Amino acid sequence: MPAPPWRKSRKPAPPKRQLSQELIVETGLRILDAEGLDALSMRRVAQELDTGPASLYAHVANKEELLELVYDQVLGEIQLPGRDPARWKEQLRAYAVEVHRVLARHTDVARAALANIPTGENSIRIGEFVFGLLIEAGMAPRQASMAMDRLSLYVVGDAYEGSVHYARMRASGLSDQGEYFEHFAGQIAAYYRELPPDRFPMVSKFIDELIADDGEDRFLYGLELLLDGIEARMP
Amino acid sequence: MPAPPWRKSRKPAPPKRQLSQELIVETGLRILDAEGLDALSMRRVAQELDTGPASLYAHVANKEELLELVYDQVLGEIQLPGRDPARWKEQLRAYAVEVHRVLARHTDVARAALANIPTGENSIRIGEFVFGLLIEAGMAPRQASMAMDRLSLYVVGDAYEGSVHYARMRASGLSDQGEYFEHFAGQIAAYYRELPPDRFPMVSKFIDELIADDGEDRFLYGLELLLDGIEARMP
DNA sequence: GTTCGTAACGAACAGCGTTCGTCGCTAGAA
DNA sequence: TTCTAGCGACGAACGCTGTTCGTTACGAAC
Repeated sequence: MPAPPWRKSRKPAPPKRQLSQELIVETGLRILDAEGLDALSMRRVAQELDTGPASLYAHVANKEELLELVYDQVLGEIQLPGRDPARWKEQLRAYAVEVHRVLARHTDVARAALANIPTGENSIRIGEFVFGLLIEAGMAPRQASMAMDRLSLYVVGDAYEGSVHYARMRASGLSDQGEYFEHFAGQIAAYYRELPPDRFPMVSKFIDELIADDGEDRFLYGLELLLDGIEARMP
Repeated sequence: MPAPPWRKSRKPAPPKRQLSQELIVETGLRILDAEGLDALSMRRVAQELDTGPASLYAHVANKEELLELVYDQVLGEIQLPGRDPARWKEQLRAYAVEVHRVLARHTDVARAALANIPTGENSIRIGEFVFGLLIEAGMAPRQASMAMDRLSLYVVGDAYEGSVHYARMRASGLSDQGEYFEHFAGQIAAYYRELPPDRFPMVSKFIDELIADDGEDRFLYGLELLLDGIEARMP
């Protein structure tokens, strides 16, 4: 039975939590995790909260700010040990792996991360750790600043690449990571095999080696390159 | 004066070139250069070509493919010398700087690049150069593959970051790079100065050093880290 | 009991990528 | 020369997007 239109329908005790920035960020992160960045729209968040998109703008300036907040929320999961400058290399490696792992766990938050200049609370907390560690290990401030910056660019960049692959996997209908890798590597290999060997002898010759590695090995290899480079600059 | 509607307006010698993939890619790149990635839409390209958006889809599968093509077009500008394995480090450095320069010149093509798995002709050409150089310098194929991959991730990642800043500069109305840097660095510095020094002593203490460097120095510093790391792995 | 500030929100705007169905031209067959 | 098949071009539309405007409804303060 429809209510008579002249009778204002009194709301039937809305059980929804009151809107707040925290709730919005929480919801955004949940959507990101479950369906990826492409599914994270203002309308989608609003819908999840049983309201219209306009309501969000009282708590969040725009989508960009929402993404920053979601990103900082994720960074909050990163656990940092006490600094031990004597073991700076170990600690930096463990830190990078931890960040990489946290970013990978949250589908493609990295895609939102690389576009932001981090100013959230957790960014600073992490910066203090890495920068402090390098300083205490004896590095000059400007070098420490650059080393930190390069390291984080590398970690986030690699995670970004990973999330692009993840999005493709999603789009191609597959849901298993190994299956996707096989499918993808197979396509690339087939493409490489079609190349004229006289123009591209090296690529043609080492197809298997060019395809071989999965993401984790590559990430660790590059990380070691950077850490060794930093070590060479330590006093 | 509007023409009478019953009189079919014969087209007044349309001076437009016939549609083709090449023309579309060309136009896309022009828009990208002039107004950035955000302005590069299918509709915008079509408009530039005096047609509707649907017409493009006969020559280009979708926007993603268009971006790949535009990216490969840009890579075509990269000049590569003959390989000289004895000078691999020099050549790799020069190569990285060249790629960085070309990407930077085309506003924010890097933003489109990092999202793509490169399979265009020019990608392969460049891959053959870098990979071949490392092999000929004595590296094992799998290591060479990873080193190449990490190097290109770094270069593109840094260019990506740069283009994000460029987009912000654009959005903030400024048009001079130095002016933007000053404005931006000032804001960050002010924000850092507000931080509680007891929680973030290192960041608070070295604000100037954390802000100081512009993009080019940082890029070269990280590049040298990677190259040194690679050198340490050369036989 | 009235007023006021403000969170909430419905509706709309301008733009997006993409698809469908149709139109008009051209090249080959009859 | 006429007919037809194929195909590039494209107008219109669909279902999205982020964001803004103007109004509503409600709780607190006076």
